[in-house]
Amino acid sequence: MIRDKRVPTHNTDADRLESRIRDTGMRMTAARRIVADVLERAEDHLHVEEVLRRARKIDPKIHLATVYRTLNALKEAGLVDELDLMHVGGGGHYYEIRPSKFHIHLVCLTCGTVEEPEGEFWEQLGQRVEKETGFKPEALRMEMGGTCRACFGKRKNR
Amino acid sequence: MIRDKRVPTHNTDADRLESRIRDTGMRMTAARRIVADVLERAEDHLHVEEVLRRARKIDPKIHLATVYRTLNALKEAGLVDELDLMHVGGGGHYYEIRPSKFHIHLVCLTCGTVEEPEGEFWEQLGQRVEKETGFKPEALRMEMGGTCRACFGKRKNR
DNA sequence: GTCTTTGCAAACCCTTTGCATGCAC
DNA sequence: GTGCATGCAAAGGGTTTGCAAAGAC
Repeated sequence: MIRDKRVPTHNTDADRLESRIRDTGMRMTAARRIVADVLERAEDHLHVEEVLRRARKIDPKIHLATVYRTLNALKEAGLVDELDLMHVGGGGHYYEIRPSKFHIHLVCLTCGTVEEPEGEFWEQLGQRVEKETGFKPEALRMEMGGTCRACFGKRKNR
Repeated sequence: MIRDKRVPTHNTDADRLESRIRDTGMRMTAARRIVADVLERAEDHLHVEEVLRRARKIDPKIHLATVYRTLNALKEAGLVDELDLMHVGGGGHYYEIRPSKFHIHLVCLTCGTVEEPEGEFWEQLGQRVEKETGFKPEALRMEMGGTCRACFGKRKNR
């Protein structure tokens, strides 16, 4: 598992994943509601097995293949992002609700904590890229591996 | 395959991957020399099968497992980067010599072209992150999916 | 000579797929 | 009722591993 500093998103009802799924024309099934619920409640980045584990707490007969299919559908609809977080913890992927077009993760290679910075600088990145290169970004994924403030502090004190 | 705009790196002898491998204490074997050579000559991002194909042109008995082991060793030594390029073209990974600490790819989701921007703005990114968040970046990987200038032009003309 | 690396094949893990059944619309 | 979604099991693709032989230092 990956420890995480992500703040749970306080969505308005209109924003809730379930209605956004309906908006795309996808059928709303029990399984999808459960997976959406798991993602929505998650305060961390989940790999597929973890999504399954949490989904099964609600409905034990949910199948791994369904989780994959749902996650892929949501990914294609642009509602969820698939990350690999600098391959911390193996080859699998991690999933989270896409908070915006841009997706920035600072992964501490020492303790595994994942931080998601916010602010003007980050929000301007897309526009800057477009201005400088002519490339029109639709999705940005930035993963930075390094040392978080806490681990860097500890290292200095040794 | 992924089309690519990357300019081949003109390394000085001291920079050559082979000597950098030696510097890490790894044994220099025929297989590693060949893989290093392939990576060094590459003007594009290579997936494992492509590294193998090119390596076998030089020595046909090189084995896929050796390529994986070599690539992983180089990755751990920090000499090579593993990318997934927004999962264009499937689940596999792509490899390239790490040109610097920071690694930025603009992947066109329409035509698959990969562009690597350069310039002051990008080089400052790491310092900015450190200043704003206290996180000390060691490796940055940014992958941006979107539409390249050429495809955007074509789209408008439809 | 010692310890690492290779080739080979088999195992492994993550993910996808085919099919009959079940369910949303 | 029609067509998409699910559970299940089996296959698929990418990657890793155990072992004996070969090679680097």
